[in-house]
Amino acid sequence: MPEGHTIHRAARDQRPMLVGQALTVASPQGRFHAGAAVLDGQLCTAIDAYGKHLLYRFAADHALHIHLGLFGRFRSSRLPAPEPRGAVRVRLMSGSHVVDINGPNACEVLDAHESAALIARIGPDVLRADADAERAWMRITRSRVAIGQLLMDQSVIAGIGNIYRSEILWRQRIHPATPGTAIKRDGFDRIWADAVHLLAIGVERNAIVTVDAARPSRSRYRERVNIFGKTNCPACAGPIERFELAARRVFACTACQPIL
DNA sequence: TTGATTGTTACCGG
DNA sequence: TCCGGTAACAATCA
Repeated sequence: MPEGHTIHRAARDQRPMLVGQALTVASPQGRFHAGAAVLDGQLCTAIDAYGKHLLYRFAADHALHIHLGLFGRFRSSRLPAPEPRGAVRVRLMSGSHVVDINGPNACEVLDAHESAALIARIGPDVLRADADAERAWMRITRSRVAIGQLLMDQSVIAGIGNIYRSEILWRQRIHPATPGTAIKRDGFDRIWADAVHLLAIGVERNAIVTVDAARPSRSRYRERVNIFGKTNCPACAGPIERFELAARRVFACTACQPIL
């Protein structure tokens, strides 16, 4: 693919499909590990993740921006490349593998200014070494919005999704309906630290695992979370309440997670 | 065929 | 300005 990217038309609609070169490993939350890609003849110099947003950086200050959204998927296979399945928006190829990106929420080439604007509107990413937790704390402690909703706001804190928010708040014994203003500094610190801990496990295992004692690959998905989708609390055996927050279902144990 | 879903953004009204 | 509510969009599977 030395000639760089080629614009195609995806099978099901008029969105452009890019073809480049890459060596890639998918992981949860849309994060990507190291790779190499070519766009317009330019070599990819880095793949950065900011929360759930991915930036494939190229020379000439351009970046391919990918956000998988709720339905986007990476599909990796060995060469020879199979026929694209479904709505493939990007096809990345190496000498031995092909990675198709299906149905991403965002799929666009950004210039330096646009990339900077994107990063600026995303809150501190718990998995980034340069994350500024104080930014998240200031937003939370000044807001009367429920903590379960604030954790879903990617401009407040980036990286946590719908499953992780229920799991983190249960692990830290904080009810999702607790207003941000009622969260103490210690509570915030524990939320942040647990998010760092759990998301790092997610990257390592390529799965959402929030049960401390979860056995490796053998364990089934249901056994990897404490509370999400469950009816009884694994700690006290009491009933789990389920309600909507930020238009998504959230789970909590009223006994273990008192509302402050 | 229907409904649900590991997500985000835009827009409107209070 | 903040906040809640709604809709739109996306792909796949049970």
